[in-house]
Amino acid sequence: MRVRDFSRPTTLNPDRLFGQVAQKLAVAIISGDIGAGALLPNEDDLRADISVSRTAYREAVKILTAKGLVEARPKSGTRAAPRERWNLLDTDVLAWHFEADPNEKFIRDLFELRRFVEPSVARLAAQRRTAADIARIEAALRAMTDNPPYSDPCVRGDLAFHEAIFAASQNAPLQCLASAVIATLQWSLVLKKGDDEAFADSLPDHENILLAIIDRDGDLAAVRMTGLVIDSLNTTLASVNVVQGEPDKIARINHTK
Amino acid sequence: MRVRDFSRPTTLNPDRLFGQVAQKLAVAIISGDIGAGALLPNEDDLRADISVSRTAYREAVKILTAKGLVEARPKSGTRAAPRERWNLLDTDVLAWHFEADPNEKFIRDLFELRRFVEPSVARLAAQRRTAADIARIEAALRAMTDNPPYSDPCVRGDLAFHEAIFAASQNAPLQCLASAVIATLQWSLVLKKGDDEAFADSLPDHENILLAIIDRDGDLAAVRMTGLVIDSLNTTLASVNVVQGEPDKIARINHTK
DNA sequence: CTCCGGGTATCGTATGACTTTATCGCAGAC
DNA sequence: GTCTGCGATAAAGTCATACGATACCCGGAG
Repeated sequence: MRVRDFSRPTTLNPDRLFGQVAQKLAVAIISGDIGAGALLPNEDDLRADISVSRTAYREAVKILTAKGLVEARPKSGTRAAPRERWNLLDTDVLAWHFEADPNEKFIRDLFELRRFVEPSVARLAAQRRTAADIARIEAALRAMTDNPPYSDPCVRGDLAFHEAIFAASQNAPLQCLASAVIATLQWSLVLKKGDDEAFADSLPDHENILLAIIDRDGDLAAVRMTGLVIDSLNTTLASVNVVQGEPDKIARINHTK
Repeated sequence: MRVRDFSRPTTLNPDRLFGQVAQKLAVAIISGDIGAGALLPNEDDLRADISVSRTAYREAVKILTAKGLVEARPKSGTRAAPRERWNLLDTDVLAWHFEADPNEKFIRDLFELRRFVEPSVARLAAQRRTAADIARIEAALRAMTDNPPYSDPCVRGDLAFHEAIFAASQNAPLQCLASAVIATLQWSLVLKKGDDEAFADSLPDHENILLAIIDRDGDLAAVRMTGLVIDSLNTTLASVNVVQGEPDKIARINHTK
């Protein structure tokens, strides 16, 4: 999956060697291949999987440590951490999740998060938005309407639309949730791809949210955002169920260049 | 500040050398001493501040990279990242924040997050709680009532109360927000310390939330949680304003062993 | 003044040795 | 037979060094 392309630039460079190692280990952990047991011994991994120096390996482990995926203890070894320790809202962890384990429960949970957070954010945005915020949201919306559904610029616009609303909320900690929402959105757009009707239905919803924000009507913006999220969840789940009947398509989704 | 003691175990070991370096750099960045410019050159830091090998330094940088605090670009240098790139919901980043820059705006933002998230979480908890969840919440509440206000076990109980409600929500991504809420709570408890009246007032609120969850009354739990958060914000801000009039007390808070 | 090319600084990677720490097991004492 | 404690041991942590790659700076040539 190269969905990541659309998201905000991830801090950890996938070109570099340690980034690749980190990703490989992360996916192995998240997918359950490693599951809370001791990691492959340093030496073994070095020699067996791919020839990589201890330096690169250790830096990869440090990254995973920082994101809560592993716990390194001096004598007992470096073990995969239990899931409740993962930093599930981290952009990279989410991206790795989607490469490893796109199960329905996780998507439901993420949508639940969206359903709780995004309406409140929309309310704040309506109360605090500046002219610049409006312009940014409008530009994103135009990108959605002026391009074919599910085309790259259109998807980019959809993501930018939601991100711009987060930005307009003027709340830094809240904005950190934008990356989680965007990751959810990306995934759902990949799943829904081809359902042009669902996309067309969502366009006026987006527009109406913008209008409410322009009017500084926080309550209305929140209500409309709630509707949008719920609709999105429903169409996404419908697509998931369709996809789950076609393992071929799942494979295609997971390995799209 | 050693507030961290009460929170869930941070993944990055502060005993280790790289952990100390990471913390030192992080605080320097968050406090604004470094502010989006190039980091101190590798060599300089190595020799000047404290004798530390390149390995430890690099691993510290990797941790900060993983948390979005710095961006290392192949040849142009390692720079402090702009604030919107920071992972503000990360437990460590929050802890570092409170050591570096306890400004009122940030506290307001975090309480805003609580105000949006915790009621929804309480609603979910009421709908999904198991008997074990109830027992856990009750135990936490008992720790609050059976110990003197603001004593360690009492504070621990307060944090555990909120964390247990998150756990009862059965939503993994949502539970990641618990650490942010707990960090906020810790900070506000430190600020409010001594205001026994505020504490006494909050006890029945906590109890009523538990009752609503026991009754599986989601709406009521949400409403009561909203009230609790708002009250907590008000008393905290009152304390902040008192403290801000006494720079001496601020210093004491920041350097409490 | 502009453009080009080489030097330099800095990150990334590799390697080997030594230190620290915590676990486990064995030996000795009660 | 059980408990205690000390040492062997294994793994992570730290250090020093070296080399490669490349973006950036600066100086010289046109």
